[in-house]
Amino acid sequence: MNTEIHNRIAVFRAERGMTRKELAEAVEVNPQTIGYLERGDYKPSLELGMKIAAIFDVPVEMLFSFEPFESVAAALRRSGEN
Amino acid sequence: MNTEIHNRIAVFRAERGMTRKELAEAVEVNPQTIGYLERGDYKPSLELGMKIAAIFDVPVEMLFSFEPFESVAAALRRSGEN
DNA sequence: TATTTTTGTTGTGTTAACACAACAAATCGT
DNA sequence: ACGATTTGTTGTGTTAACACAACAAAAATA
Repeated sequence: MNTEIHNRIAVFRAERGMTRKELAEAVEVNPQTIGYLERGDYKPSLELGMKIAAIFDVPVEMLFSFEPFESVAAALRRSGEN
Repeated sequence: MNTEIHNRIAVFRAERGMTRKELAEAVEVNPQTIGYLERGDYKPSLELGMKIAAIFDVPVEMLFSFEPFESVAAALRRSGEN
């Protein structure tokens, strides 16, 4: 298995004003682990992926993708917000 | 990480008339691996979970869940199909 | 500015998630 | 019934995904 997985953990975390420590506690992993995931140092288990998605109350596919996510700016532009 | 993950891989596979070998080839894993997942012998990586969901064209949450899935019979009853 | 908090880096250790193989058992097709 | 195919079980091996720790650097706060 060598497909890269892109994630928006940092974006959702920033939006909710959470530190990595808080998110780590919420999903019961080591805070370092959140850092590794955000930096793409390693890829999560399904279990962890689903837990993080549940914390943010979004579908897994909104948080993780095989394709790079478009920038938040582009998404906002497209949504008509600005 | 010790939360059980339930899956409906076998259900979706049966619905599509796929063997484990075919599904394994589609997601590029060993056929045995599909068997392990279906029997709950081990839990998939997010990468593999997402790939399988993509093959079946369903959201990850429809294929995997922390809670036991209701029986297909119950779901069909509830959907009004029978 | 000084202190506290958060994030990044490096290192060590464990083990579950995979691969592969061999064989048995169950199921399917003729 | 028999052969082919699919699934289940067992065993061995590899390594990435985690934990934890220590420390440094960066950022935030007082």
